[in-house]
Amino acid sequence: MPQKQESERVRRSPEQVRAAVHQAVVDLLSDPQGEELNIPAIAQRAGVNHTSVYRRWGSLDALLADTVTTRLERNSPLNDTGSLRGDLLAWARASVASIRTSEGRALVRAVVLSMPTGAQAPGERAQQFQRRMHSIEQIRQRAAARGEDPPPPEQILDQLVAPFYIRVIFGIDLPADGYPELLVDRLLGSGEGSGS
Amino acid sequence: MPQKQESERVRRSPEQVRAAVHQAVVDLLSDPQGEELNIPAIAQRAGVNHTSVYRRWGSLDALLADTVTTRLERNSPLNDTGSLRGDLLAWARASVASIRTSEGRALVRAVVLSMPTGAQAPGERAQQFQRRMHSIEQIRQRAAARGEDPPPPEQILDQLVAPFYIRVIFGIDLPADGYPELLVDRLLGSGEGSGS
DNA sequence: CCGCGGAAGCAAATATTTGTGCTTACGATG
DNA sequence: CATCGTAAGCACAAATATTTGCTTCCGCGG
Repeated sequence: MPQKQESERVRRSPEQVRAAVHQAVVDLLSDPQGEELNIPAIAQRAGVNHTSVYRRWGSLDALLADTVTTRLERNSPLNDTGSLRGDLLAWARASVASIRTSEGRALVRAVVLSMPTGAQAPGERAQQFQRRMHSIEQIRQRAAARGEDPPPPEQILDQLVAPFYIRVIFGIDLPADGYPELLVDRLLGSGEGSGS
Repeated sequence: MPQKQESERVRRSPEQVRAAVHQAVVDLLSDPQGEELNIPAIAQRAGVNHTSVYRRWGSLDALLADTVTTRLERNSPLNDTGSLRGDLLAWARASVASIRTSEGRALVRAVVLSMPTGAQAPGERAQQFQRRMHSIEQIRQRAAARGEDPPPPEQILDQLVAPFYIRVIFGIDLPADGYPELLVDRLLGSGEGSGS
């Protein structure tokens, strides 16, 4: 029998591979090195064979999208605070906390990066986007169920979501304290009575 | 001696090459094909040898940054309308008009794409960003000179600039009419008296 | 217990991108 | 008009990324 002494070739299960690769993506993206993000690098970092990555995901975009979706859907406890304002504040605070970590910033950048290339499918982009806005939509629906009158999604996008994204994209530091409160106040204060 | 009969090798001047390559970048970026954006593709599209591109720009990031800077600085007439609100409205309207064209969207995406990779240089990012915000800064200064009290740059970023960027990134259509007015109204209406 | 399908690993082939040496054209300058 | 510096083009080489064929292992149903 062939001595497998140094052939420590432990084959990991699909689940382990998936997790390891996802983690590698986030790691590489958070790393401040100017290293490029490509499949061989990811595979190496994850300790899996690059062919496995190619076969499973096919393209970097698909991998990014999958990573983002998986990670983001894992971190949305999204507890009900009892009021629209409370829920929005909780969301904004969680977002701030998230993008203060380099991993959080990496995820946001991954969202952005995974968007443009899949340009040939506008429907796909929309779908991706819907997923990102899902928590917001939930908050709106709960508010509506309570009889509150939540601002339209577009307004929440403009006044609450967009500021976070643009700061991550351009690498701008968040204002010190009270930023979530500031944004939510603006959002709820300005368009209060203005319906459609 | 090699016969150069059909060697219709017209060598274009540096300026022509520059322009052709810039145009190719924008074209490829606007094209709805899922084609990847890389230097060989750009060079081919521009009809120049790819080595010229490599030698002149060195990297895709540098090329993107150069393209963006050149194009954006060309399209900023930015005339003085006589009031802060007027200037902001003009800026917002121009932005809307710009990102209604696929070329305009391409430019914005190029801005975003050219950002992340230069991650090792936070100062470089900041500088890039400053350039993007230059017109806004001008508007603020003119307003200040008039005795008006313009909102701080951060607020303009959050309420005016960010919404445009996020819509381009996620490929969301702009609201029908009155969007510039809506954003500017929110901006000037909400934070009017609120100082720091 | 035995075979089967799925997926990971390995290795090698292929394709693509990036970089280099050299030649040649253009324009500026004397 | 001669010369020189710059930058484009070509051919080819090196480096990287992507794909493919095959083997091996794992879990599952017969």
